[in-house]
Parts: sequence; structure tokens; C-alpha cells
Amino acid sequence: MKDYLRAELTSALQALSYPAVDLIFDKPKVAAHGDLTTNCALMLAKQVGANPRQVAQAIVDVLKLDAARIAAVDIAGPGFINFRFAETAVFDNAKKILVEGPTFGRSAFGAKRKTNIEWVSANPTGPLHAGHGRQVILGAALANILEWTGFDVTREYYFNNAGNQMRNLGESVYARYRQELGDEYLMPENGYQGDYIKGIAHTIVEEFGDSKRAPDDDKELFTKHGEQWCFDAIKKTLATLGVKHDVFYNEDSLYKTGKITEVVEEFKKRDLAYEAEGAVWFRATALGLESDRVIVKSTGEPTYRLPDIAYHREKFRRGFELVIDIFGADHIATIPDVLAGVRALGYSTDNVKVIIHQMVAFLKGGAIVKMSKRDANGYTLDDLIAEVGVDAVHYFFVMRGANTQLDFDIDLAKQQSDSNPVYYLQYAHARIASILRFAAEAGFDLSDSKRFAETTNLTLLSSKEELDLLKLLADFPAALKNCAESYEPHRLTLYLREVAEAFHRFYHEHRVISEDKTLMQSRVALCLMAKTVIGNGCAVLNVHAPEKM
RNA sequence: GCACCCGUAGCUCAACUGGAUAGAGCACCAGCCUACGAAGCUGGGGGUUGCGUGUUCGAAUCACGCCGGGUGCACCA
Repeated sequence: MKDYLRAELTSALQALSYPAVDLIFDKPKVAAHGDLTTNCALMLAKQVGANPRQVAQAIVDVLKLDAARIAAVDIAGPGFINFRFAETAVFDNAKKILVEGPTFGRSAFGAKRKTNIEWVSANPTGPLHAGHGRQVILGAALANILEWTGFDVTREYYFNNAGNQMRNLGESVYARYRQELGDEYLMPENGYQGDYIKGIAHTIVEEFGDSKRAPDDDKELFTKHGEQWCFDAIKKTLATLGVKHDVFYNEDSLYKTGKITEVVEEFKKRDLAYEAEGAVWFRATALGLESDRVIVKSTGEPTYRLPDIAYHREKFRRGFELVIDIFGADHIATIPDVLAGVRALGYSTDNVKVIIHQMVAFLKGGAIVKMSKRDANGYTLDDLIAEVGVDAVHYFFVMRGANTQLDFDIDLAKQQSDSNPVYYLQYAHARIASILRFAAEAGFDLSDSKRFAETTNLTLLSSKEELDLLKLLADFPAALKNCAESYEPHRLTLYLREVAEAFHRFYHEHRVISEDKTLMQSRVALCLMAKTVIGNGCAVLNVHAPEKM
């Protein structure tokens, strides 16, 4: 419908020889204002030098709209042009929901653009903590949204199993191993304090006894055991949440294939790298940044920036046209350097979208729960899932914009689970499922929704509640597109809540099951459509849509 | 000190990217079950959108300055 109006308005503007403007259609907040509105007259008024209402009138006079699609056009307020849909168009549009069923909502908006979305990317030095949850959920939802809107999505996890952190892990496991054997042995200064380290050490004692007691410089056995345990734990948590990655990209491969030294050489060639104080520096100031940065330490080891630059370049080399990174606010400082580096290598970073999410504070018993991995009492994502459940974890983390500092009150999420927004949505779905069971008993064959659609007369749906719901349901593809355009999954939860609300209101006002079989069929169809949209929306958000609860 | 993010109802957050009367949930008050799920519905109170100046037909949204909170500012990642 928007496309139709856009085309008609564009030619109207041409006919009036008005300048072309970026046409924006909004859904008015107030229903009395119609189904769609545009502010183009307001935007044109200044350029044309006329009062906005006159401009709007001129446009409306020239517009020749198909009465089968648009029932009314009027000018309101300071110069908005409001459109009201013809009911036949609403019904035709809505039938698509039944025809498309589980794929309703999918669109070709993304035009199969090759997209890489990288997130989580926690190194295997410990289990995921609760704070990671926000990123885990955000990325999973966004990846689904992009897939539904026609992007060719690769889900990626980037990790590093070498270097300082892993050395530290190995030392920590070794220390716990010695302690387990009864030796006096101190943990390294910044060692990982979590209890899971003791668990790892314990398995090594069980397997090797005290045969690994002799200090061994590289602690490889301890590091390997630690890495394996941690990665298993991380993957298990992701699996519990139903979050899948297509590619686990090991930073180490960048070294083995020489991609790291390649970047240093290229920087040197372009005078973007120099040696000083025994280290190699990236001349970021030449690219307009605050200060130069070390990319290779005096020990010969690169800092994280260098592999990150090489990694991002590889993403482009692998053919990705859109590169999405999801980071917590604590990593924000690294982004400008990496992007500058990638640009310096000749790649445009216009197609890199970095999504930053703010930190989450978990409150329990009125106090902030500590989450540091080095803290023995770290609150893990597994702990959170165990307390509030998988669906609540998904829904709560995705229902707020990424840029808000979120307070997650665990006590509240548990205690008030009845009035939890995720249940509101799931309840609507279960309620519909229950009605449809009645309908099936009453003899309606819902097994083929496409055929069901063909034999249903939707024009019997004439009340405000029915039409409001119908229009809202038909908006689902647009809602997904809106999320994809803005990279903001939380808007989907807002939309789905509106759907559930519109359904409950309809349900309250009208009986589905009735003697009038024709009317009943129309309303059964409406229920089926609502169930389809809620079900599809839940699938995008990785939330279960229960038949009963 | 510098950079980035945020500040909206008692609390947690929206507001379709500059639009019409700033909206939901929780909490509070008052109603609604002899028919399909009351985990629901209807109504009510609650706001100087942190403060100020500016930009324009129009600002929660943009700019500048304060105030308050968060996150960074490593030869850690």
C-alpha cells in the first residue's frame, strides 16, 4: 500500500512541478486520522513558498487514487495528508496471512545482501556471565530479523584461544590443581577466581593424579583442559537458548595464514606504522584519531587491535557486503581504531554497522549482583536462565533498546512472572490455540490454511475491534522491515504486544464460536491469522509460542 | 581531565528517526466471569520529557552550555 501511494504521490508532485522529496508514510497515532499519513506537504511548503495546507490541497486535487484501495483522503492539522484504506484492500491484504502461513512476514527487502553478523565472541576463559545475555539475545534476534527480511545472513563467533588470557587461564587451573593436591601454591595475581577453575583442576587430578605436578613452563595441558571446558560451557548455554552460530572463527588462523604480518607490512608501506620504544605503532593520528596505538608489543605479540583489523578486512575479502558487530559499551573505545585501520587498507566502512549495547545491572535482594569473571561469585547466564526461564531471558533482553542502561531486577522477574510481558504474549497465543481447538471440534478443517482462506468471507468482519486487529496483523512484514532498517529488534516486541492487545480486545467484545457458521468461519480465520503472526513473531525472537499453558 | 552513551509518570521502559492530544507495563483506585482460557478486559489518578538558550510552521528527538548517571581512555581483550 505504501508503495502504491508513493508512486501516485511522486507523479502528483511531478504534475505540479514540485521538487521531489523523500516521501515518508507514518501510521497516525490517533486512529481517527486514518490508516496512513504523510507530511510531504509540510516539507514542501518552504521550498514552494506556500502555506502547507494549500500545498496539501494542490496535491490532493491532482491525485487520482484507485477507490478500490483508498477510500478517503483528507487534509488535517497543519497540512498532513491522511489516507484511509478501502475495506476490500484490507481484506485482500489480510488473506495473504493465511496463504503464506509460517512464512508470512518474510520479505525480499534485504535483496540477499551477504551479511555477516558477529556477536558473543567471548574467549573461552569462563562461562558466559549474565551480562553477556544481552548481547547473546540481541544478536540472535537481529540475525533472525535480517534473515526474515531477505538478507543472506552468516552468524559468526570470533574467538582467541592463544595469548595472555589463555596463559592466565592455564596458570589459574594449574594453581588450583596444585592446591587440590594439597600443595601450598598461590593463584596468579590476576587469576580467574571462579569455582569452575577448581572443577577443571579436579578433572585433571582424576585423570592424571599428581603426575602433572612438576611446573611446566607453557602449562599446555592445563590451558587446553581449561579451554575445552569453557568452550563446552559456552556452547551449552547458547544451545539452551537456541542460539546458533554458523562459523566459529579462530583468531589464530589469521596468524597461521600470515594475515597479521600482511597488515603490518601494508601499514608500513603506507607510512601508517612505525617502530618506537621497541614496539610497532599504528599511526592513527594520521587518520584523524586521538593518538597512535601500539599494534605489536615489544614482546613481539600483537595487541588485540591488529588481529581485529585483519579480521574485519577478511570479512570483506570473504565477500560480505554488510558487516555487523555487536559490542558491549565496555568495548566502545576499540571501534574507531579498528574502523580506521580497515579504511586505511582500502575498504569502505560504510557497510560496517557497529551496534553498541549498554551495560546491564542485575539486582537481587535490592543489591547489584557482581558479574566479574574473576569474581568467585560471578552470576552466570546459566544462573539467570535457571531463575527466570529461557523465554523470559529472550524477551527481557530484547524488549528494550540496546542503548539503554538496563536494570534487570531478578526478584521481580521471578515473583511477577504472571504479569510478565512474555506471558501476556504467550497467553494470547495459547488462548487462540484453545479457540481453534473448539473450532476444529465444530467441524472446521484448519489443516490447510490456504484452502481455508479461499472459502472464507472476511467482509463479515466489520466491527472496529475486528478491523483494527486485521490491519495490525497485515502490518507484520512492515514491522519486521522496520526492525531491520533500524537494527532495533525491540520494536518487534512492541509490535507483538500491540497484536496481543488487539486480539484480547477483539476476544472480549465478540464471540468466535456461534450458530452463524459463516460469521464463525470469518472469526476463526481472524484467530488463525492472529495465531500465525504471533507464532511467527515469537519464532523470530526465539520465544516459544505455546498451544497450552 | 578527555571521548562515547544515557536522563521521559513512583519504578522499568516506548515514542515508527523532526510531526497532530508524549504512550505501555508494574504499582495504586474503581468496575467486568451461568457461553470460546480472568495469565484477560474497561475506566481513573499520575508529566515543566534533568535545567537553560537556540534552530523552524513544529523539538522528548537537532545544536550549544550546564547538572546528574554509565562506559571507556594499556605494550589486557
